[in-house]
Amino acid sequence: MSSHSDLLAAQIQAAISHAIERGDLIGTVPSSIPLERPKNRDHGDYASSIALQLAKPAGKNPHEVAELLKKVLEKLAEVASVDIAGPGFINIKLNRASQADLVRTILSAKESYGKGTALAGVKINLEFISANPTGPLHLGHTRWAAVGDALGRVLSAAGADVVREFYINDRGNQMDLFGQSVQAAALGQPIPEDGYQGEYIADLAKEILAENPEITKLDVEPRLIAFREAAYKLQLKDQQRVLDTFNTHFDVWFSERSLHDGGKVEHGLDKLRAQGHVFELDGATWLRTTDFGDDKDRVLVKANGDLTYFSSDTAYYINKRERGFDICIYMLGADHHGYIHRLKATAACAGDDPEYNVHVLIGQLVKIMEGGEEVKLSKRAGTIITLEELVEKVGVDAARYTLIRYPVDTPMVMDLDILKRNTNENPVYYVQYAHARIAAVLRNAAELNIASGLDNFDPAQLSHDRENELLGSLAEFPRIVASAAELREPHRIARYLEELAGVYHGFYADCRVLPMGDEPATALHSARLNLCAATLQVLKNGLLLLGVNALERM
RNA sequence: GCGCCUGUAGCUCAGUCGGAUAGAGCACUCGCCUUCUAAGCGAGUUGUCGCUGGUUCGAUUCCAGCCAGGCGCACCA
Repeated sequence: MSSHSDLLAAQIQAAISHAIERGDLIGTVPSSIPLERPKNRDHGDYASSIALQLAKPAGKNPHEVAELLKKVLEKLAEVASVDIAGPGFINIKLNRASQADLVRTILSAKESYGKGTALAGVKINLEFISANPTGPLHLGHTRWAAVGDALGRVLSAAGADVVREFYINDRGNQMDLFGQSVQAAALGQPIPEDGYQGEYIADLAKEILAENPEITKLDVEPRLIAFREAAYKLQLKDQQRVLDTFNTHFDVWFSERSLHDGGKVEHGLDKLRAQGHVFELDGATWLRTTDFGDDKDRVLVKANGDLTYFSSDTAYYINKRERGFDICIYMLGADHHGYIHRLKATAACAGDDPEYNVHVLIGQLVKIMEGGEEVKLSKRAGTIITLEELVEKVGVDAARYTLIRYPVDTPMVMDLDILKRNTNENPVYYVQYAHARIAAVLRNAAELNIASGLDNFDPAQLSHDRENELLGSLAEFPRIVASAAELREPHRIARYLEELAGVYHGFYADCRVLPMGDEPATALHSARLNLCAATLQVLKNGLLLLGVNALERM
């Protein structure tokens, strides 16, 4: 069953097309009809500004155009009334019983309500976090851990075939430095000047020594490698463990080394050469990314023969495409925004369409407030906040939800004091509370043996303004999911859930669901119970998309 | 200098194809628990949508130029 908005849009399109055929209207049929749910309830359940847009090319007064469409819309069984307001807005009120039929749709679809097919058949590689395995995940990674995971869920809901991937930067100087640092800690030597500091280095050293006491007896070179590899293994395992507790899961952990060991970098270079954008200069090998909007060309192979990090990036991109991904989404920190041009240019150099095949999301910084003051984050001062510490302070649900509810391209401030509060100030509780509240009503109804289920559902019972408003919000969910997927903006789900929770609380205050005292249960009670069950389902589906728990009790 | 992001209520922030009186939470004032979770609901107050132009029936939204803040501009990783 298609939604009312789809139905109305189709009907308006058909009406316009007829009017043009009859010569009542001049112009073309618009491909999409603007149809919105007005903020002001007096403006009906749906409103369209289509008449204003059609008026000019038709050389007509917007009111005349609106009248034309009104006549057609009024005949629909689902439509209760049509009004023309202001400069030519068409305000449509739906037949309430027909609108209430949505409850049936939701309760039949269950967890699939909200899912769509907009991205069906599209293979998406979603890469996020991709931290060095040289330390614990910190605040910056945490934003991506929450948003990236939620985006993966949202894209899947839109029908995409999503693979979440973590690129492990396990190659290069940083890894060696990491190994040296851990070794120094193990041998009781000072940590190198530009090495890794922090307690975790000492912890790693201790663990490695406990596991393999013989390690110190190795020759200098193999010993360093042994320390590096052992520390790498432990640190990676630790990152995986922490992400697991954060409810963020990856399908693929992709090692940078595997690109090199498997000859994939050379393969990528060959492919780029074949496309004709590779050149030699000053003894180095370059990719002419300036052909496609980058501000300078990039070195692939240094004059000394070493491969650059950029060469790994390009090979990795080519590898992703060869694994069959249509769209590669990169989620990067604000300090990496300079990569956008070169990533897109790389795709173009490989013969791809950078506008379609590559999508880069830039996440702005997260500031932390505690005790009314900004917490200064500094590696040197040891005041870095790790993902694990954040979760210890505020819990997984509050941390995830807060990080997700803002668009990623805006800097955000996390106030830890607010996140610890269980009040309205903390939106995650507001939404979870609505869910728990409904769960309580349903439990009580079961105890009272009130007839529920769709066999006992009469949509005509739901005629209260609050019920109507709630139905309207529930109807929006599929649209919200679709736009969140299309725009890669999971925060829209969170904002929607807050609105839905608010609408439910309003309904709850004005519409008694269960019979009072000895009052007999009526068809109205059953209908409202079903409406509650439908709301519960949508809240649950939405929270699941965010990876936040839908609590039965609070 | 070049590039990316941001500028909306006292605070933290929503507001995708341009639409009707610009929203939410907090803060402040006042009401609502003798029956479903008051972690809730309702009412009131709060704005030069950074500035200046342009596009048009109509601009917080699109375009240009400025101002302010954040972050980047390696044969580093």
